[in-house]
Amino acid sequence: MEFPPFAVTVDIVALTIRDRRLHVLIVERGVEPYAGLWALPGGFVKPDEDLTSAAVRELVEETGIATGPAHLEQLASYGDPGRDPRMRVVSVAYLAFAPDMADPLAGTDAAEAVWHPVDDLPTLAFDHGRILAEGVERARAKLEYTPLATAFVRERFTISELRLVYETVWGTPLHAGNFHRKVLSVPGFVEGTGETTQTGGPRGGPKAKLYRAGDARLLHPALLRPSREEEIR
Amino acid sequence: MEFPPFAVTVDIVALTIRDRRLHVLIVERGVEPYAGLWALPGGFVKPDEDLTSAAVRELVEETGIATGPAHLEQLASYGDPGRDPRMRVVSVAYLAFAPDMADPLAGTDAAEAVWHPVDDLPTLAFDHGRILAEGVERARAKLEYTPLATAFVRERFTISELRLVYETVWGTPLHAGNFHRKVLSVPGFVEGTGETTQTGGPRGGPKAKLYRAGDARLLHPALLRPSREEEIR
DNA sequence: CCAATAGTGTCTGTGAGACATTATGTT
DNA sequence: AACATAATGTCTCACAGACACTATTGG
Repeated sequence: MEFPPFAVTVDIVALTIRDRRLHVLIVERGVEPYAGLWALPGGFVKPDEDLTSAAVRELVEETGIATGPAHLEQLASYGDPGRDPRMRVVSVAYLAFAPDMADPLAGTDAAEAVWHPVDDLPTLAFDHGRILAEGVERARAKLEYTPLATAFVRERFTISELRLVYETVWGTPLHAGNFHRKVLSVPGFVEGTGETTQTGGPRGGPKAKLYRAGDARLLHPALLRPSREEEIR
Repeated sequence: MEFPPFAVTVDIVALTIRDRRLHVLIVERGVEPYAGLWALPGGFVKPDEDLTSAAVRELVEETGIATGPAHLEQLASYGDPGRDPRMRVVSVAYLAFAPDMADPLAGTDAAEAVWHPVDDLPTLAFDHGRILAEGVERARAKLEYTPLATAFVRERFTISELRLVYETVWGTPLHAGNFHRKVLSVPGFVEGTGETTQTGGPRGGPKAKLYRAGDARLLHPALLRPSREEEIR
């Protein structure tokens, strides 16, 4: 049977939090098209590879990230004719969350790989700007009703560290006291470890209790973002 | 440049409500593989066609549905090796909502096309059972925070008809009085037309006011499903 | 001592849900 | 007359958000 041949790629929107800012992993392209421009990490899916495996492989290959991301999910697919000047390509985009970790290394096909603040990006190759925007919006929404904020912090974390995740991804300051009470009131969101930090904060304050992620898959009740009138109509 | 060639298809989960039950559009396959089995409508994307256009075209071609669906959005992509015995295929699934309308017609490649209740389905070809399940779950979630329930009803509708959409998709009876007050309290969900139905209900009751969809894109506050303890952990 | 932070207490407004009630229609 | 439905009213509980307050740490 005949069919029109497509190239299938995966592109990954990998997010982390550094210095109180949301960062995305981008690579400097080493090959045409768009050589020298920045882009999301990604590449062709191999003939016998499932899509998720391809996303993990490309993330490792292109950026030298040692451990996999804490969370990886499919975002959406992009297949407009002409989005790649070489050929007809359908790209399956993935969204990854990772705790802050060492700088990535450039790998095959990539001249360089860096974590870059999302609010101060260069122009990205292909339609990667749009893919990133949709990834960030998905991340914002997911923090509301899932415990995925814990994918941005280390295995043990304080409530303040968790609050920083929300504040950074949402771009909104949150009330510390109310956030604290709220997080502890959601069943299965976090569970105490009985331990505390070794010292207080860098500028004072008592030692904080340490928590780890609980067993909830959905937050109920959800942590809703402060209302966004603009987005409603 | 060389790349592994893939076939790219679209498959559509088209939902409507008939006889107080959620129905999905399925076609009897006329060609191999799985000839004679039921499947979601869909087919190959053409070389110069964007993905959404392909979904609309296949929906029309395979089922003879005259007017397009009231809502169409991308659902997810499925590309496991071996999901199609013929070749390596990535399928981009779409989710469509339509008001109840005339029976579909079989088209090219499809021996027959019918609306079938989702809770009483035959085995579907490929991985279409899984795709359908994810489509239904997406529809359920979207009813909570978007006004998409209006995509299942005609242009003018009563609050009771809208309630029936929620009850049918969610599979839960809702309190008529509370639902009524809630819908009218959400800004931009529905707007009154000043008209009423010509007669009361088939078994009595006063004439109902007619509404049309408002201009809200998000419902705030949302209409939350009755709590689902099972899904939380 | 002072500033910053962790954590808790209190109050208020909003909204969801249970339930009741009134009015209006059909059989 | 009996019953179903539309639409509104009332009450209670849960919860989000504003704010106050205490305790504990670092500088």
